[in-house]
Amino acid sequence: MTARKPADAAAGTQSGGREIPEATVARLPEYLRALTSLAEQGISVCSSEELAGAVNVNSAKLRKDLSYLGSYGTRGVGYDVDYLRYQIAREIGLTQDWPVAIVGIGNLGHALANYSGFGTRGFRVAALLDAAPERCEESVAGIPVRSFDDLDAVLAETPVAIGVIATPAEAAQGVADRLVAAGITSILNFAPTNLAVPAGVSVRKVDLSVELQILAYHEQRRAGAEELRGTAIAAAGEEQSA
Amino acid sequence: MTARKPADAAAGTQSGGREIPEATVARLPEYLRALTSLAEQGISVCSSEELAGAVNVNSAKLRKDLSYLGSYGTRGVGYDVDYLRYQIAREIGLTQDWPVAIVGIGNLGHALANYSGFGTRGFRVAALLDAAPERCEESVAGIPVRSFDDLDAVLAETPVAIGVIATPAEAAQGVADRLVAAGITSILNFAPTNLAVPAGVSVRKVDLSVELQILAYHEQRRAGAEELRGTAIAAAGEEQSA
DNA sequence: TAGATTGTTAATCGATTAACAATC
DNA sequence: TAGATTGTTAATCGATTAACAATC
Repeated sequence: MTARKPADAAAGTQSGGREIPEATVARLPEYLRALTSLAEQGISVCSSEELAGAVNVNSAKLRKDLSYLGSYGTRGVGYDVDYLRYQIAREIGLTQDWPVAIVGIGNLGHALANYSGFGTRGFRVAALLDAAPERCEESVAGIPVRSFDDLDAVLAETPVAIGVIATPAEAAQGVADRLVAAGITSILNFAPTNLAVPAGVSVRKVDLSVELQILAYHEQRRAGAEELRGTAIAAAGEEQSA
Repeated sequence: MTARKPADAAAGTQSGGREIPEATVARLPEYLRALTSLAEQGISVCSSEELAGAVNVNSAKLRKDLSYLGSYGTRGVGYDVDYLRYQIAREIGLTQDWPVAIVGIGNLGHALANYSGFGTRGFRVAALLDAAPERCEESVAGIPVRSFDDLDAVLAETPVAIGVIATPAEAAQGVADRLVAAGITSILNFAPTNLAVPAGVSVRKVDLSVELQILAYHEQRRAGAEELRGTAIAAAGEEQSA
């Protein structure tokens, strides 16, 4: 290992030190879910093979992923489910509660506000905002719908860590700009737009239509391949050379 | 290039031939969207640099992605927006309409059924299904909600290419099994479960809570780094050796 | 012809995975 | 001690990107 800079040394065993690859970060929540499920089944110890099976990944990949967090397993035995669960939750930051604001209380925003899985682990809907709150119900899931114009006032009352954009595509960039200006550095975007944000702001995008298009591509491909198998058989007689 | 097998030769210029990397497939819908936006602005030709800028990717990556489809640009000039748009749409399979069935008409299923972006390009909500349709509104977005028990009857009336699962997590695997048994080979899963499906069935997953957890990880990391900058400065005096 | 931009090559980077030494 | 399983190394694979020859 090369010489550490003071910042790295200070990071030590607590969170914040090692760089965890993005691909690994994206899988940690899956491991967490699987561990929770195991714990609910009363299973207290599991091997990398078992856990990997539950998440449908290669067990070597799982062990490598976990190795970025530290050495939380026992050779010859496996992982203590509760302990590993806590370590992953700590690494992701789920030992605290993250307040979320949803912007755009249309069909989707409504569904998101009512989504129970939200509170389940580490997240809490802290505010609902809409450009035209008078067109919405007054409150959804017990949370009042406020005007997006009052963003700063709302954030002064209730701190918010993550902004969820559930507006039409046209409004999304403007909303993002205002969220960023208000100091929010994490955005989950459901609108089909590529948001431009300054460095230091994280954006994740969920895009229904992209997912459907990817499925359509593979579906078409399968249909095409089926057709071709027929053609290939028919052509086999005429075409001799490979 | 090595000798082609008959199936490859038959594929020729029509869809179905070349293997397109997954990472590229996932970006094609983004390019398509950007091209549509350019077309709406009345722009008829664009360079890889311009298109890449609109999608926020490296222009070399864009050109490499497009090269998997064929040679649809003109050196020294750029790409014809409408022509490239058509070629990508054809490659993805959006020159036809894909009928979609939504299973689980709760808050989310409701929002999905009403989602206008659905029809916009290549997709059409063909059926709505719920385990307890009597608890739902009779129809949503003009489409009747049918009992999931009648799956086979519904599919006999209306062909469906893609199944969307918007049920609670506990029900998702059972629904997937029945969809697969009914011959559906593409599934978009909104339930927080890893579905087990036979080979030859495509599953994509959209998981709100995973996305939030990834954001939380980075958010926490930023907060930690900020704290550490303070610590590092404080420690700088004591710590002399690197 | 001179300028512009594609399509492709080759270098680089990051992610996956098999294999195994370390160790419970 | 013998068996099991982790944590890590090193090989492999796929994706990204800079650079440039081909060519409009």
